[in-house]
Amino acid sequence: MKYNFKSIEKKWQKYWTENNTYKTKIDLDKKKYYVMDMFPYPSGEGLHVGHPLGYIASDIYSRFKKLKGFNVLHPQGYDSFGLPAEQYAIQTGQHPKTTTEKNINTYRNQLDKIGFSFDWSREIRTSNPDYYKWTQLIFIELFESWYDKNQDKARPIDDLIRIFNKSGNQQLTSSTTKNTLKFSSKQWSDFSKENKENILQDYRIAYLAESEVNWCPELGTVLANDEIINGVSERGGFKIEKRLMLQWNMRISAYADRLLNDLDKIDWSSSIKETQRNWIGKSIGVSMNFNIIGHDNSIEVFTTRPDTIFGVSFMTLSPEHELTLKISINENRAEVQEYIKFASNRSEKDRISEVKKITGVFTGSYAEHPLTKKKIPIWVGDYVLASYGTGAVMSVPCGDQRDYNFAKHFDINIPNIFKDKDISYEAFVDKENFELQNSSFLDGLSFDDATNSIISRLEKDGTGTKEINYRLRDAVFSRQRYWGEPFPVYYVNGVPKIIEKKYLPIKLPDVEKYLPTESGDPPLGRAKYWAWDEKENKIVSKNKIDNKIIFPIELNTMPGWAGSSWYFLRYIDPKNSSKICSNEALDYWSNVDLYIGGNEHATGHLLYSRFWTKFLYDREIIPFDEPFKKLINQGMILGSSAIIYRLSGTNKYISKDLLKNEDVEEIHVDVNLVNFSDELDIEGLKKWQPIFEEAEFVSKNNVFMVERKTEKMSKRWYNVVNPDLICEDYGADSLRLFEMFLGPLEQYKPWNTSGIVGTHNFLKKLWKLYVDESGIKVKNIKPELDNLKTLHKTIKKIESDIESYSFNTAVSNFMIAVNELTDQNCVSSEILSPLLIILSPYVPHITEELWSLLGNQESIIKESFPNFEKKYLKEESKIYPISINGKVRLKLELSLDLANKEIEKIIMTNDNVLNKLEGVKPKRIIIVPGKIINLVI
RNA sequence: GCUGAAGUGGUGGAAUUGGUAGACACGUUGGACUUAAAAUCCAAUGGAUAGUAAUAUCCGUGCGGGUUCAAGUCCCGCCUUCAGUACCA
Repeated sequence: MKYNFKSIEKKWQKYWTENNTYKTKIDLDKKKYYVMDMFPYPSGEGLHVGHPLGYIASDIYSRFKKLKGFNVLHPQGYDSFGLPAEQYAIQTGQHPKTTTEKNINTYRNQLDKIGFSFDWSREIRTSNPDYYKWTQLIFIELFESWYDKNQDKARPIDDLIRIFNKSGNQQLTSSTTKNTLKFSSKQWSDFSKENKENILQDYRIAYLAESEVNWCPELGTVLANDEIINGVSERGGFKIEKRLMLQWNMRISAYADRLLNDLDKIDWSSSIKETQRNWIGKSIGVSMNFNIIGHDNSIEVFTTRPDTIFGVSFMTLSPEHELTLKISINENRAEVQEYIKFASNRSEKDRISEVKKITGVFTGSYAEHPLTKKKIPIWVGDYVLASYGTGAVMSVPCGDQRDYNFAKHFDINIPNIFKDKDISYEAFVDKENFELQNSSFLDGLSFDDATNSIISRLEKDGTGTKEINYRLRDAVFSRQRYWGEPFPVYYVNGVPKIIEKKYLPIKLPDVEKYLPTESGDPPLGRAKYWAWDEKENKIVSKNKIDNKIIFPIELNTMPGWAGSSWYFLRYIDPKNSSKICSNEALDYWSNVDLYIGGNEHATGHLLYSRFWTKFLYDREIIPFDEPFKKLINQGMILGSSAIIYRLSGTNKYISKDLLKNEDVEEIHVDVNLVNFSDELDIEGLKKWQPIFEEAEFVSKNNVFMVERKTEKMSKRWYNVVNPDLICEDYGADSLRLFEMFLGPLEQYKPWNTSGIVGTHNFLKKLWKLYVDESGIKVKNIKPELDNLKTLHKTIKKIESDIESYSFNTAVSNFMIAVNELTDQNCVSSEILSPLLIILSPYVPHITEELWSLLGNQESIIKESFPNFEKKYLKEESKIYPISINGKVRLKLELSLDLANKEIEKIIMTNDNVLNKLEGVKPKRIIIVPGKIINLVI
């Protein structure tokens, strides 16, 4: 019997589906284990071999945990709202729902071929109304909450209104939008309804605010900070402008400290924790006021270097600062105005690419130094950001490089407050190894001493307070798009009102075209039925809007991260129609034990879902405050592009091995036209693209060699490898093994199909270990000692490999085991049936088939991962001579059974040692802690 | 610039955490089987020197130092690559 992977895999995949093998239920007798993958966005291009990498690892891990006796939840779904489907809809007029569904089917077909143990009965899709109903509900909860800094948690907005009624907001500490109006309970009760709502917006966690946003004209929408890379949009690489718009926002800044501190509670890679720490960007410093000479206003600045206060020689305001124009003197005002305009027209990209270009203008006004009372000129410069700190800085040119450059450029005085430090070329920016000078009572002090001293002085004078600043901004939550969750919000006289929870979901309306409207409204502006009837509580035609009973509904939709921020909660109880998930399910399944996915979501999805989880915890909807206990970031699989050389300006191509110093261009060709030895199929190439039909190929013996280059797998480079073809040629088990064998899960690694014959050969060898021409050859006989050794060594290794997520070394250990057992001619079922069990997480199809062929021969229980026995693990002591400084020594490595015995005894009892010593008695025995003993002869 | 990760044969990568570096696999070379090819099986495969040979010796984990009986692994100083971030006061 031959190993026929095609029929075997088909057979078992069918069997698993028909028997609902992977359906999971709550089982209180078993411990739970929750393994989750980052769910895919179903793009039109389908899967390439890089996509399933993480899924294979999580599948192996969850199958392994099942064998260890856990009740494992291993679900899968689709992140099916998003921009590409919408852009495709704009081009073709097809409803995104249709194309999304089509893409999902393609994905599902591809995934099914790989033999995953997903519980598909729990599948979710974020674009499904049954799902986004709950996304909308969470939005409502966020809208109806505020962040109480005293209790350090989110609370219902009704509590806040009660506080306002009782005592106004003067005593309140809460996370709010900047510069919230202060009022008493009396004033509160006198406010109009609209006014009250406007004030509440400053407190709500989901709030509407006119804020400066990243506008992308090409995409016609705003983007969050994490959707922008190097000043251009992540998707498409388009230009970004700053614009003031009325937008929904998420007050994630309220959670900054908890998001930072709780990183210590979770088992994530240090790099991703560090990325989140940087993104949150906590800095501790001092906020202080500088009075403006001849004005009532003062300028508030934030600094992390209060110790350098005596080095201040000017101040700088951001162009957007509210005082910039106000304090400019008449002679300078026109110039300042022009500068503000210039700065606002500079796009994000320009600002980043021209970092070194120094621009600024003098306001003509002066501030008073709070300690020396000296006059300090106030400048405007766009190196100061409006969005960080207070939008104004005290400039210390001797201690900050940007201040230094600015001062040099505009010829401003640079006083030196660092003793014996040369500042004639650059600022001295270190926080250590200095002593202050020219700093009055701080003279002679170090950074720490000076900082403490100045802070207590400023706090005593009332001119400054200790403050913490975060880089983390509130997240913009509106998108001017069609294919996303609609907001359950309508507008009464411009004031947002929530549609009650019981009328959810608010379904996405149909539109004729998916473009923004002519007047610039988002695509939902085209929906005919998009008005809310407050009396009937239903959606009605827009024509009926009277602003008395029938009102317009929000036209924006939610961003992509809305649906993905909480999806792990839905898997545990996906069909629940009355709640996000039942308490029973929450108590049993709890949060995710192992989460596997790419690291590109470090500052997006992974931060937002932590934020929402903490919020839901605060509001007592869920009993835990972190979503993912353990996170593994799988590295990308890179493509191995094939490149041929064309003589510049001709249609003549030279084989790689014949290339000398000719002037050539590199042309990417389809990797499927190249065999394992890097030889190009020229006939295939001619058929592939018409340009090659008439081309001339220079090669030796008709063997045309290509160059290989490792780069991201992409259609553009023709280096995409489809897993379907691999399954077709070698089978899913070979693919699963090979993807793991490529290298450590977290590492970036190139794909090279030629290597797959290795894992495929291994499976053939495995097959031959059990089956020969006449059928199954496993016998119910006692195993040899060698067989037992191999088996138990392997069990131990595999277990520790999988537990430590070293999926690649486990594959090697399987290969070693099968090679050894083949050499030993092992046929004992006592060895070969446990071997199948430990292999089954990796290669479920072939092991299932062999199990069924073994019939009743198995001598152990099928369902559990076998325990290894220590007695078979003993290895012989090793001894080897070495030479150190001319002296000969013997190195002795102790075996397990000898480790705790007397030295003399070892030499006496161990044949191996005696043979090596050949009768020579050691002069001295040196015992070094550890396993090695040095014998000096 | 800052932060994080990493540099090992022709290639992907192992190395029980300080103990015979290169496991396992690909590729390459040679051999067997075959009319031939494919498939399969066997052997060799880091480099250098010596030897007909078994073998022996030396050099080898990015570079330069150090600790240690012993360093791919620990310490100090560099170089390079990848990733994240970027006027954050």
